[in-house]
Amino acid sequence: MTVTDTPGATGRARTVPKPVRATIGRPRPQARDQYTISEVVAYTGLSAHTLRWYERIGLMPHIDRTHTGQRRYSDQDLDWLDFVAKLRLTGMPVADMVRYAELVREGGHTYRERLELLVAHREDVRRRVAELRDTLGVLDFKIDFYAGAEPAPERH
Amino acid sequence: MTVTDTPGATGRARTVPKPVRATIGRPRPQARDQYTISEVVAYTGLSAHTLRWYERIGLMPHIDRTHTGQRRYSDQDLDWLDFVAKLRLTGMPVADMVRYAELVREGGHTYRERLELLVAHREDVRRRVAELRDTLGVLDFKIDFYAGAEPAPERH
DNA sequence: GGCTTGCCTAGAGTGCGCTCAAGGTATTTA
DNA sequence: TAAATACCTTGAGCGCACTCTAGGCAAGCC
Repeated sequence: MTVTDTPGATGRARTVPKPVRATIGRPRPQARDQYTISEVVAYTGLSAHTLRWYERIGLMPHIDRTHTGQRRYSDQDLDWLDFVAKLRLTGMPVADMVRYAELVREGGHTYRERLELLVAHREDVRRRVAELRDTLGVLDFKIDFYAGAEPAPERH
Repeated sequence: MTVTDTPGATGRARTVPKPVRATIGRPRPQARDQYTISEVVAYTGLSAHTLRWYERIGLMPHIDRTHTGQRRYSDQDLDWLDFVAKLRLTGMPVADMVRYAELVREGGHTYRERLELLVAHREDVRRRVAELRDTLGVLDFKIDFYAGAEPAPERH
């Protein structure tokens, strides 16, 4: 994943995020810098619908097109999708990612704001990790109880 | 929080959970075992709408009523709400919590299934924690980059 | 030429987890 | 007695993040 991002709407919400696909994973065909949407689907695990939607809402930078209008994703685009996947995984709202993408498109003078956004998000993630670890304790306790107090493990 | 739960419907989904309220917190008025809905709102931070909705979908056990039909929550009910809050915090889908509540209502012979449900959820949470920690690395990396490569921290 | 495949667009629909609206009753307070 | 307050119910609505539908074009293959 490069550090120099590539992308391009905004908003905000609040509830617990549901688990998203584990992560990217599949190997990149081999840097041809010209991937069709279905190759990107295979690589990212996202649906073509979702990829087009990401573009519509401004979460992606401009994507190249063939003369007949088909999308051709570049390696940089895949890098960006990798990063987006990470952010999603940590439960960042799509609107925030879009905001970040906008900042990237706006250029160098937005470094500070991007930094702030990432730092705030990192805090968020850290808090979340702490909460989860905390709750794991409660789960352990309950589980121990059930494992012990059970009418006898094999009793039906 | 007691270990002997109290609650009761069912379903399933899959995406990343959004952050939910930090946690219960506010002190329990003092065990009167007869709390009005607005007291429970103050205690849990949930809205009255949500509390009634939880009941409708079978996430709560039977809640006592006054002769005029107003709800009166017991300490046990609050304990259950504490536990539910924990589960929500860890992103357990409402449908799963409802399933768990059903099992509790069904009685002792469901211990095994409850145990399995909790164990599976714990695995889920552990996986999620691992993913988050992982992604924190990526965030740290990006943040270090921005903090360093910035056109100079005070440059505008 | 006809069929298949892979892609395109605009816009509607879905599932989850609430949240709100409308209309009503009982108790307390002025 | 009138008004305010706190609660009730049923059912519709909302925001988010997708996901699907319908209709269409272009290139490849027999």
